[in-house]
Amino acid sequence: MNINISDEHCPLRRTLEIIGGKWTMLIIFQINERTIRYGELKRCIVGISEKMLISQLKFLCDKGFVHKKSFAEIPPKVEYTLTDIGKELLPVINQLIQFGLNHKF
Amino acid sequence: MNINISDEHCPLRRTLEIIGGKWTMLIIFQINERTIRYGELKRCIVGISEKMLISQLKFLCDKGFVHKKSFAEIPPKVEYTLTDIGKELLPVINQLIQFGLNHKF
DNA sequence: ACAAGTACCTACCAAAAGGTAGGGTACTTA
DNA sequence: TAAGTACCCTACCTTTTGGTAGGTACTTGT
Repeated sequence: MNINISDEHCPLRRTLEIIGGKWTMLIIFQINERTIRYGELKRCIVGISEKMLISQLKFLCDKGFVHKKSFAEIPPKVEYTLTDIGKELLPVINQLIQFGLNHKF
Repeated sequence: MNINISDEHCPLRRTLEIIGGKWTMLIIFQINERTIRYGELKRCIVGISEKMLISQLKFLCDKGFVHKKSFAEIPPKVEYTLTDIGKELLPVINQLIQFGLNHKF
């Protein structure tokens, strides 16, 4: 791959605009291959606020990385899964994790 | 890899704290395998301000991802290269680029 | 003489991101 | 009756991030 000038259309920038947020990759990784409810997700990601989790989940749904299934029950029940496109990010995230495991900065 | 609860010590968070910035991966990718001067780097990354480029380069040097070589010349000449650790990030970045090429969101 | 290139630095300010704290609903459990 | 669960929403405020505009020092080209 040869190195082009990085302008606003370069694929790296476009990707980072989507998944460059503080919580995005964390959320995608925690959903992973499973079906997970909102509440469990929140407990898995220590320190995230409800506002951030909700807004990021909505964002990821809009972008087609996450699928949301609401059940018309009381108390409410909502399940999240990764779409096929979302799952494509898992290998990248695993590499980042591996990098973190290999190095202490 | 089983999914642990993501707290402040999880390797993904630690990695993202380093390379999660707006410009970090762009800079690392542009340096790539080459030896590049400050000015050329700036021209390659369209839209970055001098302040950001300088501060991020310093940060990446401090963390050991980038090596800096200054020449005692007039006009000044400074060359940047990736360290071995920095180069370990290139495959991850290439995957992100590939992802960006495959999808238009 | 003066602008431009070269690699920075600093102070100040604007924008974006994220956190806090409150609200709401409808049901269950103590 | 009160508290707790579950999944949100909104307004407000703080923190972080990044941009702008100025400066340095020295040299070369016009």
